[in-house]
Amino acid sequence: MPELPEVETTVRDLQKKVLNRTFLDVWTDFPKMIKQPESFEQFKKEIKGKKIEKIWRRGKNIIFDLSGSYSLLIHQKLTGHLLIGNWELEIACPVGSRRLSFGGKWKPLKKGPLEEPVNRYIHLMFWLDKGLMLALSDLRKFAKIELLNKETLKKELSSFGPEPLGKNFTFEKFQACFKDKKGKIKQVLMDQNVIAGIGNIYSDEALWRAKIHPLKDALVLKEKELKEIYKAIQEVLKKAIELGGESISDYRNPEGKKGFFDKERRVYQREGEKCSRCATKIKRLKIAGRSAYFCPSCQKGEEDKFSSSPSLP
DNA sequence: AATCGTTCCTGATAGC
DNA sequence: TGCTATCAGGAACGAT
Repeated sequence: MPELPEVETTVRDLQKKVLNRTFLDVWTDFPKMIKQPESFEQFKKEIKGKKIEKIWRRGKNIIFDLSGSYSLLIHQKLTGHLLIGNWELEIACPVGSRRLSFGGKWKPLKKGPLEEPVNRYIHLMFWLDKGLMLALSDLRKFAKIELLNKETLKKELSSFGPEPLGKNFTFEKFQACFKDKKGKIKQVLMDQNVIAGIGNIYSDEALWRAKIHPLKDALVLKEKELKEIYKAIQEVLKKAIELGGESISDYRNPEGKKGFFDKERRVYQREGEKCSRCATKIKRLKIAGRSAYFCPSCQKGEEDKFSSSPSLP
């Protein structure tokens, strides 16, 4: 699942490899992923000949500013990957085929993890100049692409909360994010309009680091607790970027390589394992339809209210 | 106006 | 063995 650190890793890689490249052509077998403009033909017409002038990130969104008045907005959602290849692949990816070899070899279509050279999940392919290709693979087909003029883009991004690693993102600004924000802290942290870029993994990891129970009401958090969360978010996101993101699920960078955040992952998808701080078994619960992993001992909180026996007179 | 449930999609896994 | 049912997951959208 790409969240801020994975998207950042992807963006940095893209900046190195496809900045200043020009789109020559595009292919898809799933036009539905392109939300704007409405027809793929229109999309193709607009993007052909446009140069990638800037590559940046806002929350979990990747943005290519193009020559002319458009920007390309890409959201990878759960299983999207932007992958870079080269023109050898043009032969390997004839229009209409679901097969593509990133190792330069043909293989029959079959099931398999992403490490295999065959990636049958590529649903969008760009041909760039200088012999490069940029593919979007997406197992779940939830990824979203939009070609927007700069003003519409600005509007779309305007509701997002601040960047947690932004230069002037002070504690006071963080604190302000929570003003009048009802709901459990876990939910609030994942709300892109409160703070941008945090999803299921890093909300769990940050709350574990801050020793805050995910079910705790955001409104009742004391300044001291908020400070802990603020610190934890920045630390865990920075660490994850340093390590190239997490790959517990299927995230890969544009070269198809895994990230190494796994060695820092303390609670997410570790139900039943021992907490690395106190050896208590990690628990999982559902919050607003999402899994939340936490240590019931380190992260004391709401459920104690209900589980403790009432005191007798 | 906020908040809840549903939807998109497919692979993995559980249950029979 | 092979089938079907259930679930995960971000965010847009519809419903209340």
